[in-house]
Amino acid sequence: MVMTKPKLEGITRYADMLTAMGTEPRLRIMRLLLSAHPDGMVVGEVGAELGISPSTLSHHLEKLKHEDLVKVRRDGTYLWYSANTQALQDLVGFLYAECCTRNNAIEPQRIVCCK
Amino acid sequence: MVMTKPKLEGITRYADMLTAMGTEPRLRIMRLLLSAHPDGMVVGEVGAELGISPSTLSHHLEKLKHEDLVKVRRDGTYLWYSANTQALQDLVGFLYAECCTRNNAIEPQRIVCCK
DNA sequence: TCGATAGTTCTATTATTATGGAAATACTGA
DNA sequence: TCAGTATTTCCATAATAATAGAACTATCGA
Repeated sequence: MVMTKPKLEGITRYADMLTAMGTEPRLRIMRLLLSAHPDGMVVGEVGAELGISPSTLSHHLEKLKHEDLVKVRRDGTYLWYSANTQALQDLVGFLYAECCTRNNAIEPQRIVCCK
Repeated sequence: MVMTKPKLEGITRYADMLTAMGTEPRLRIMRLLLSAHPDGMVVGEVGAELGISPSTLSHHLEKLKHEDLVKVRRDGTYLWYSANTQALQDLVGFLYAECCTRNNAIEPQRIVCCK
């Protein structure tokens, strides 16, 4: 019997995702990975671009991976990290729903179009 | 000369907003306030609803207020807290832009409609 | 097999955060 | 002015997170 990943459901999961992105280095990492989507980027390049030490960067990536916000694949000695768009979609969708759909606190078009 | 609030700009501000909401109690608080929007709720009612002690709740509200995610108004001995939709709009708009507009990593309609 | 490069994990330190009891403050109504 | 209710602030403690040097692991090419 295959044990499925005990993916936390509901509000706790979203809270964890928010914290994972709620740090300047990690938010920058996500932005960078999104800008390189869908290929993603090699760890060293991320570190060079953002000026983060290898060890620290690895911890940040680990945290993002733990919340399923990024995916990794290996290519030789390189690890390519990329944004997990499904998770981001869940998160943004959750926030959108809370603000716009469930409670009508914000009008959709204030987010979607006309910057 | 009036000193305007030194509102942090750019990515740091969004990172701070994300952390502010990135805790289960605070995310619940925001949800509750959104569900009571635009009136908001009195502190005691929030605490009763979520089972948070007055002191702890006050700290959480302070943090949300510090990131401008909530507004307060006094009515007699009561303080009414409400969601600051402008700030939420900024935040969700930022995420939406990063994911959907700037990088086309997610298709808008996956967030906006057809759940 | 060895050496080089990429990245992680180990270990430690420092800083930040969450929590809540107790004391203080704010306001109202008598 | 006082008593009572609402909420915050003070204070302390425990828990978690960020950072990074050094040691380790993984992979490749010679």
